[in-house]
Amino acid sequence: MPQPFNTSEIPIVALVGPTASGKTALSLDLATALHGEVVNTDAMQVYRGMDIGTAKLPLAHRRGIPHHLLDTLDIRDVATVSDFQGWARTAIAELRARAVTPVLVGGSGLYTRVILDQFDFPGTDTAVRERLEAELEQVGATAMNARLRALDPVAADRIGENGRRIVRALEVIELTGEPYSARLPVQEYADPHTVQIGVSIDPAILEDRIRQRVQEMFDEGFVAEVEELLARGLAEGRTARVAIGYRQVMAALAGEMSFDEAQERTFVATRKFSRKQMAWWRADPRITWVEYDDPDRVAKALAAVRKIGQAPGS
RNA sequence: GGCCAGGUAGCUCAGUUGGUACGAGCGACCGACUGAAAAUCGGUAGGUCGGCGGUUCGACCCCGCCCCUGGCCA
Repeated sequence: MPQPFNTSEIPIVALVGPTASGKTALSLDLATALHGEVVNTDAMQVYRGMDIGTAKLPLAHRRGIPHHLLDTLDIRDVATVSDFQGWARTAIAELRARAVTPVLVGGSGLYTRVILDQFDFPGTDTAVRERLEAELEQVGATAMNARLRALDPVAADRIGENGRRIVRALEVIELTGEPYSARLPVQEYADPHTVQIGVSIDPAILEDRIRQRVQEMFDEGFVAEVEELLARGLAEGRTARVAIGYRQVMAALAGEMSFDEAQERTFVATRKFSRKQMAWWRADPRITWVEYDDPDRVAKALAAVRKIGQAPGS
């Protein structure tokens, strides 16, 4: 059986599912059983100091299992999907070279997909990007969409008036000389030894868990964390400052709303986020789902892993 | 007890000299998603316009009474 991409029989295990569904706990169980180490695929947990608000697993609770791609960026740094793809794939390769099973855990559909599936980013150019962004600001999304339509009608239809994505599409066209839509992604693993395990949970139950988690965050000093990060430049970066919870608490600190309201809005935004997350996984037929409270969830997940390869220690 | 303001979509609020509510933002639901993605964009569903009665060809908008909320006065 040809295996063009992988150089390893060691499976890549990815855990997906909405926030507060219990992914983290399950990741520790799987890593333990598979002689694995955890690779974070969460866009916000990469930031140093964003701990309480991102529900980052404290060192003391990691059961001695090494975690990668946590705390790698300063709050002011801008992370990109492309960067993350590179970091994660490098980490995965290193682990497998050491005969360790990579167990990816994270809540971002795009990040996980970009790591697991086949895709090469066409590159970027700061000058082109800045020019297009300036134009977008000046003429608006409708006009920019019309411009994209002239070059790539398919992309223009798909992207609509999402200014941010129009800019990227125009950038790619300018850089590559081919239509953006010619590079549509394929849903196919870059490495055949990949398994996705999804944690499923009833939305009503998840809502309760999110409410409780947000309450705990605020009880445990989330506001103080945000104040500290603000002093270190949280408002200056482009990415970290829009994190759920952080932006609401910043608004409260600025006097735009009460802290009670910030907490409530954090809860609502997190709930909304969890549903948006589900939209990513719902459509992916390759995922093996386990119920969040199934007593056999670890065994079921391990069974799914064994189907696609031998993990050391299993 | 009196005076004033207000009771319109789940929430906050627009709106009409009386002619079938143009509603908006947020939320909800659904979808998109490839270099900011915990971002961004799109679609859909929600209202007997506080209650009862009256005036009118016709009332959410006028009149009366009642209920509720907030404020002021006593």
